[in-house]
Amino acid sequence: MDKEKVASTKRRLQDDQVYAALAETFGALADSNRAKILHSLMNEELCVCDIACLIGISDSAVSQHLRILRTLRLVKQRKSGRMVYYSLNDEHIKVLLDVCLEHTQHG
Amino acid sequence: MDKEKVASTKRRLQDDQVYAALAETFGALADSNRAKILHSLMNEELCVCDIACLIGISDSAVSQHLRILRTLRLVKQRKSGRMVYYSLNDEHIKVLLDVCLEHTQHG
DNA sequence: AAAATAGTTTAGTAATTACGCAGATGTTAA
DNA sequence: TTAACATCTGCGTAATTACTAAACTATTTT
Repeated sequence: MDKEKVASTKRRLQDDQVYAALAETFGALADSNRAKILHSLMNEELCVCDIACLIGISDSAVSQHLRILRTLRLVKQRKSGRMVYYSLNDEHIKVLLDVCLEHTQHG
Repeated sequence: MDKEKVASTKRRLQDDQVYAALAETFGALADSNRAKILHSLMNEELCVCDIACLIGISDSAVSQHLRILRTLRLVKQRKSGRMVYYSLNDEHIKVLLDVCLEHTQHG
């Protein structure tokens, strides 16, 4: 074991909570339905029932997915009457999706 | 429900397996110990026991994490005698970590 | 006011996941 | 060969997660 290398790497590491936050955010992306939702929102905002229809799961399930994504600031909502429209929160999300897509489709 | 919007968005969606692959890769990043491992590997390669010592979990657990990361081509290995050195597979990983880090640290 | 609509929340269940432990494989040293 | 070391694999357990169904909130329509 290389004690020197371990020590110098340890110095570069951040607090545990930083990695916990990273993992939590990646976790929000780690579900095919949520990935589909985010990809659907890349061009235009959609309401809950549009998304439910689009990907074929219940309104309830969509709402729960959106709550997870909203909590982590991956999507934002705009309320209008009884409708709630969702859109991507910022450009980070598109980059994450694009880079990961590129990685999975070849490497 | 906006049938037109749903239809046009549906046309832009990819096959289910694309989202499954995305989710699987994000899932590999969705664990704080794996995030820590990947961050540790940003500067230099490390062997299994170095990583185990660094983040404070068993060799066995590290090995299992590395298998997950290797399967999804997030890390690659170099064997030398009985040691196995791991490093990041390509630049995508750094981008994903950096962009996500930026997102979590502010938004 | 009553009914319908859009969305959220809660509860229960089935499936997945991360871990340590124990055992197996493979490599180097005595 | 025997011993020691580095890593990997299989198993059982505890915790997490995603889903449906049902109940609830809030808004609009009749």
